[in-house]
Amino acid sequence: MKIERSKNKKLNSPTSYDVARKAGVSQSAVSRCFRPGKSVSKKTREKILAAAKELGYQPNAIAQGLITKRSNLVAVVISNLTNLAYPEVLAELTQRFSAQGIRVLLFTLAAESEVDEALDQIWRYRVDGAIVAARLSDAQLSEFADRGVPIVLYNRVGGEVAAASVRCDSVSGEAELVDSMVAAGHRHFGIIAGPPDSYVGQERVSAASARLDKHGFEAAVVPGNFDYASGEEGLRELVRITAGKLDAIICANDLLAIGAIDYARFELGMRVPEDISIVGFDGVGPARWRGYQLTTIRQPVRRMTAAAVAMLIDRIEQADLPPEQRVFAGEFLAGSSARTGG
Amino acid sequence: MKIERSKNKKLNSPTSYDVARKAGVSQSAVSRCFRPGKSVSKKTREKILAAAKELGYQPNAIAQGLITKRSNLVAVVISNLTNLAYPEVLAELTQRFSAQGIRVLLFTLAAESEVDEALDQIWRYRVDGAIVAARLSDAQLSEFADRGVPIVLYNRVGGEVAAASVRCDSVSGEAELVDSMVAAGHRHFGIIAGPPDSYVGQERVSAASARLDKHGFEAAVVPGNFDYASGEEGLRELVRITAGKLDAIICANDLLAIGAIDYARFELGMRVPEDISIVGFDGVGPARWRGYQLTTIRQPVRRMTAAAVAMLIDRIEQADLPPEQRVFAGEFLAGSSARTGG
DNA sequence: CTGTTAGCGCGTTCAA
DNA sequence: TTGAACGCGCTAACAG
Repeated sequence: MKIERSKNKKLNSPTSYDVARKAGVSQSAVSRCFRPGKSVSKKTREKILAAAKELGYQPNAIAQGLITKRSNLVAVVISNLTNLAYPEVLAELTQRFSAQGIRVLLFTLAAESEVDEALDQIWRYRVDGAIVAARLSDAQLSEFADRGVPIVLYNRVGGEVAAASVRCDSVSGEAELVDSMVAAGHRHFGIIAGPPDSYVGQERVSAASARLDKHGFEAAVVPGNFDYASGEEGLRELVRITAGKLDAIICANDLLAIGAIDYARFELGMRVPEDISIVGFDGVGPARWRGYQLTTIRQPVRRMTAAAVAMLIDRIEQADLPPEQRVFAGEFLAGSSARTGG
Repeated sequence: MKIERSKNKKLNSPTSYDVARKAGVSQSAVSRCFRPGKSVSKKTREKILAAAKELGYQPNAIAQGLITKRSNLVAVVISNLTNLAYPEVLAELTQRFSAQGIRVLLFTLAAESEVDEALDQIWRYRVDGAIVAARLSDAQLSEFADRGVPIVLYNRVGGEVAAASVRCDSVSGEAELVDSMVAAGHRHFGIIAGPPDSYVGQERVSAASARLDKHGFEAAVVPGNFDYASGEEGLRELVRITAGKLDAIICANDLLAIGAIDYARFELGMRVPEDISIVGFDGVGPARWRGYQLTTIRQPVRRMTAAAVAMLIDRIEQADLPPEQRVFAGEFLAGSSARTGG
């Protein structure tokens, strides 16, 4: 029972009425003065701005949102921020939105099950749109459509329900990696997969498998969790189930690859890439460190985030745009963690 | 000139009136039904909830905020998200706030100069409070006080203007690192600093210098930028200005230390820690990778974020709490990138 | 417990 | 160009 309500100083934050009184004009004049493209005479504008500055007045974005039905808020939903690939994405997104006068309401999920809770809040805040890098069910996806909230998926795609999306091409990326390893003479492949609930993880693994199949090879696949530790465990497991008969490891992301490299070097006493080739995916910062020089596919994060932001804003301004899907080719980073050829 | 305004579907999102009509009750009954601790009879509650579910009604948080003066929004300002230490902090913060029914408005700064722009938006959105991991001038800090917006600094402190803050103890951390290296017999120290505008960077460097001084040693100091590349450059520069006479490097953060280790190994052909000891600060993920096993101080991120969230919420609920400063001791990770003793 | 009423701060008609 | 009046969706007295 909260008996005493705190008296919040915010209560006193100046309103457009305060400014109007001080400037000797009407409240609506103040409103127009702070709204682009509205007609106010130079003289009154000056009076108003002076009064506003003196009072430290800033238009109340909450009240604006209530009346204009534009909160200038977008939700960004990211399932696991600790994935090394996401901080850069998030920073790019917020800065790009910010440049467009849009603020980011951040939702990070510790578990995929929290997505419903996040959606609830998203509806409540009447965000203008959402960028989602988390798994969404068809029902959840259609709720966005039903509520008229534009959405752009990031490195995800819709299922039955079509949705706008931006992603990096796993198929061509993995094909490039596989081809260059095959060309270099590798014959015994292993794959360390991502977590089962990761869309890109699945896609990358199946893309790699398919490409290997095309060359007439088959790979042993072990599960992983997109982190360093499961890269180590993955390689250990692969060595076990193949009785050591391996010369090329394809990892669903860079972190797995780094874990695998370290395990190969420090536990198995192997040289990378002389004894075993290991490739990743993403092109995160550590992939380029001297100790790893990962052979990998770098996602074009800047272009992808720019596209995501542009697509979302387009859909905010014009409601019924088709669910465009933009697929970006990754950049092959040769690195030196794999022998490549071709 | 925007001639045609888009017709946003959101226009039609159901209001409490819609629910009231459908349930055959008054609008205020609906309001009470969605407000904790308000009395509604079981029967009407059921009617209302049924109607609400059918319409997909969610209370409009924007309108709620307007009237209650509680937006349930807090701003989180982070200057450089790409600093490996922050993603974890951000994820912890948002999840903890979320658990308290509070949403996070994220501001990431590409440059410290953008802080004014961020503050402008913070005022406009009438956030209930802010967590700031960026440099704030005294004027900016007092504006928070003037506007009655509680703030908690993260790994920063106020200057003349006192402010609540949570941080990791650089002094004791660096002392521990220095002492253990001195005990192991190191005599020629170098320091790779953080960027000049980083508070923790400065603090760590001066703490290390002071402790070395106490032991009768002096260190060569070179500037750095908290990233891998400047760790490499820093070590190169240190070697140059000391003519190679170095056996211990203290880095202002882990990333610098990792860059220095790689440079020592791959460019200088030195063994770490046999030929040179290198220590960092933060305890980020890669610090524990097999290839580095950094000797460092791990920030207790979970406890620090928990404290920051608790302190902010306390100050939201009770306005004029004193500007408490909580300093957390870091955990010494022995690692194996430095010879330690004592 | 319930409905009525009066705003929260602002944007936007509409006359003047 | 300006001001008066209204309403966005909701909460919080208040009377019943």
